[in-house]
Amino acid sequence: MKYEHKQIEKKWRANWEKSPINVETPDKKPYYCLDMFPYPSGNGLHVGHWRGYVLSDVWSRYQILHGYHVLHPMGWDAFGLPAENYAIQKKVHPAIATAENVANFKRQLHDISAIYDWDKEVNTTDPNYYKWTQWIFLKMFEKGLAYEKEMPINWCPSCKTGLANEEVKEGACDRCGSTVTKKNLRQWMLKITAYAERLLNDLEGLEWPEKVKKMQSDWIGKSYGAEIDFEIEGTDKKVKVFTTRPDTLYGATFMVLAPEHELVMDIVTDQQKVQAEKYIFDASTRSSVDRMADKDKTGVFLGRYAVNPLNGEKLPVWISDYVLADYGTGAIMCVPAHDERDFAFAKKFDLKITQVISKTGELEDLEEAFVEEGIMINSGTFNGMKSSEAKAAIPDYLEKQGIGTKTVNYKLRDWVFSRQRYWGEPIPVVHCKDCGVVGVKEEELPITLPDVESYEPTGTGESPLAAIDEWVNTTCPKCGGPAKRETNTMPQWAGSSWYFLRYPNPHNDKELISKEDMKKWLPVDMYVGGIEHAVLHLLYARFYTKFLYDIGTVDFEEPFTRLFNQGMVTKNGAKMSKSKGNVVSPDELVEKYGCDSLRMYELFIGPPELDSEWDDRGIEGVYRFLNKVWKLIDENKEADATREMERLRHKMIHDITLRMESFNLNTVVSGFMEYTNKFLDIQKQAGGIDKETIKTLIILLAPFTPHISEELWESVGEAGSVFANEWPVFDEEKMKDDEIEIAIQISGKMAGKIKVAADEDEASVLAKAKAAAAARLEGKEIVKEIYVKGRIVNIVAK
RNA sequence: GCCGCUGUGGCGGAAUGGCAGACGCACCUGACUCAAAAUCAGGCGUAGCAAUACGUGCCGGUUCGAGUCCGGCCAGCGGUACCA
Repeated sequence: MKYEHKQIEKKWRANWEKSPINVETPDKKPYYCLDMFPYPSGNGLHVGHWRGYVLSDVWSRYQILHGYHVLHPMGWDAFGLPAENYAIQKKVHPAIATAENVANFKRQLHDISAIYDWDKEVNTTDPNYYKWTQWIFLKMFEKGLAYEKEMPINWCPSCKTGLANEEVKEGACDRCGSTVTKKNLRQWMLKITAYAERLLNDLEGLEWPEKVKKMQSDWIGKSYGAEIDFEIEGTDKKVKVFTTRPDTLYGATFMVLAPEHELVMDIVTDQQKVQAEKYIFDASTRSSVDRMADKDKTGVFLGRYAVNPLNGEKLPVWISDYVLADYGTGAIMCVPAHDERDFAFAKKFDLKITQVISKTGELEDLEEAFVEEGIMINSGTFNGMKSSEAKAAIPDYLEKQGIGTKTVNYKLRDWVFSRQRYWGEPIPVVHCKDCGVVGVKEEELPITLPDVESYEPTGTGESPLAAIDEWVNTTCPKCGGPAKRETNTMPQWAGSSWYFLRYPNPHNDKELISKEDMKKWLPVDMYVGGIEHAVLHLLYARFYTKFLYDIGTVDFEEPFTRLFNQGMVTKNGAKMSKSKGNVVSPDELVEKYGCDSLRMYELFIGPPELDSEWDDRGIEGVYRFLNKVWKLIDENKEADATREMERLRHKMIHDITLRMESFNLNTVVSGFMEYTNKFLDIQKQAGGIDKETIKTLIILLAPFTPHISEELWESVGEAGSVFANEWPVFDEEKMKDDEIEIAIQISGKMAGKIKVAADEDEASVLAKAKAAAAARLEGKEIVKEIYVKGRIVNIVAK
């Protein structure tokens, strides 16, 4: 009989439908294996999407064979710009386009034959889902973690909306690539900075790729230093600066404030006022890209002097856009001798440079800033001290004198959370003339998204919702008076920051998640997805989880115990995309070779964590392999298990299991090929393979190629599903061979091989090796003999 | 600039410090066929008829032995970027 993949796959899909293989029984432990849910785009799935989905499904099925009941759900991150932009173009409600895309995605996902439980599907645009997205916001609002602020934010002129810092990559909008500008807007913010320390510390215990942990920790950006107050001469103002180099305080020769610093206009002298105002205006209109790209220093002197609290020296006060308003205190003390940027500024404006740290302990000629550690000079009582010690000693002194404090600083900023777009969750608050901003009552949730005539973003900082008077005008939940609804919507990240909590009970209308389901399933055991969310979704989800822990909704602080980032599938060296025209669709491949072949090839293509280049011809090899397996079993005449077969069987289980556990899935597949080739040889010579080995091979293959495995399981006369089995176990003793091959080296160079008994003693092995290599040892003196048991002999000879 | 990852045949890639190139693709030869496809048998790093020599980005080191460990470079990719 031939391997008919179409028939087989159809048959087993129908069978699984009737009798599912992943069912709950009292003896099974729960395992939660999660995929990053997709945005249902109109383009459909390509073979790159398959990779992650196949990987998580193979892992899920592997857990089933280990006796777990697995939660392996799928859903839709369906709010977002593509559907909205499509709506603007075609005048179709985004909900309609989204529903069509979801249907198409589901059809394509069906082809993977993953064990998704569609009863647990979630969709972030479903009011019964976003009710809880809004509920979380209300709770954050109650706790003061969601707040309104007017400030200059990242603004994408093309998407016409504000962006979070995490959404700006190299000065451009992460979504559309347009250059991001600054815009002063009233914004909803989430106080993620309140969790900076916990977000940083808890990374340690996670089984995540080190790379992702590093990226998050860099993004949070903790640094230690001091805040120091400087009095401004001729005014009653003090300016606080943050520095990580308090050891250089004696070398401060000027001070720079960010143009946006709140005290600039209080400090500036009348004489310098016009110039300063012009500079501030210019800085406000420069895009962040310009500000970044242009390293040339600019600035304006404010006409005043600050007083160095340690030595009373007068420091001219400047403004310059190289100082960032939203990091530290927005003002710095400048030590040109020991900071490259300050050095450049001092050179440009001819400011004093005082060296206070020296390599030798003597004053040196500085041609550039000296940023290393050294000996303190020009620093009063601290002279002669190591700068590394002064780093602690000077802040101690400042604290004692009451002019400074030791502090830590983070690069992480609060999360700009409002979007001026239509297709997102309405922010559930109202603005009341008398009561101010008031959260809606919990029982009013969800605040559903109304229909609008135009989805077009206004670009004014208001969302299209602002145009719907009958929706905007409401009553205040507190005083009952007239009030207006908030018209900004939430970012796409809102729905994805907690969706993993909803899967266990998507239809629960009483609470976000029941205590019982939460304790049973969460946190997620294995999370599979792309690296692109390293500091976006994954950071936000951790923040949400910590908040929900604080208010008692969940009893764990980290949502994802283990994370795996699968590599991209590339074609012609580039990520697959419609615009590049290099998209490979799985549809024809499934048709021609079957789901099992495509699943297996997705894993065979390369190490799962690395990017891999797609080759259409490669799948042929896997298809041939499955045909070989089919033939091996279909034409087998059952034989008794020989000692050699038993040895091979245990070694196969050993190899496959170890590679599985270390996630070397590409070598698992090559292992299958290797052993199958061996079995075919033995079959040819001996006439048949024993049944135990056949059954073992079928079970090991099952997570990868479930359809053919079920069919073969049935064909060898076994009842029930192959997934009702336990993953086979190996016995180290039975893997051992009587005779082993030893490689011989002479002075580290290969010089043949010999066969010896497995338990042969060293002297005997060495004697045999020398005999075998006698010709090449002739006339040489043996200096040293090394025997590594069971592996190699090295004879060092001169 | 700083941080991280990756460099192995024509290609994708294997190798607990111990036989470099497993497994697969492509290619070559042969069998089967009227022929082709499929399948089967064999070959396939470079040079050489061969014995053999040389080969894991480059230079050096440790070691009986290095793709693997250490030091110094180079290239590609990713993150970050005036963060004081």
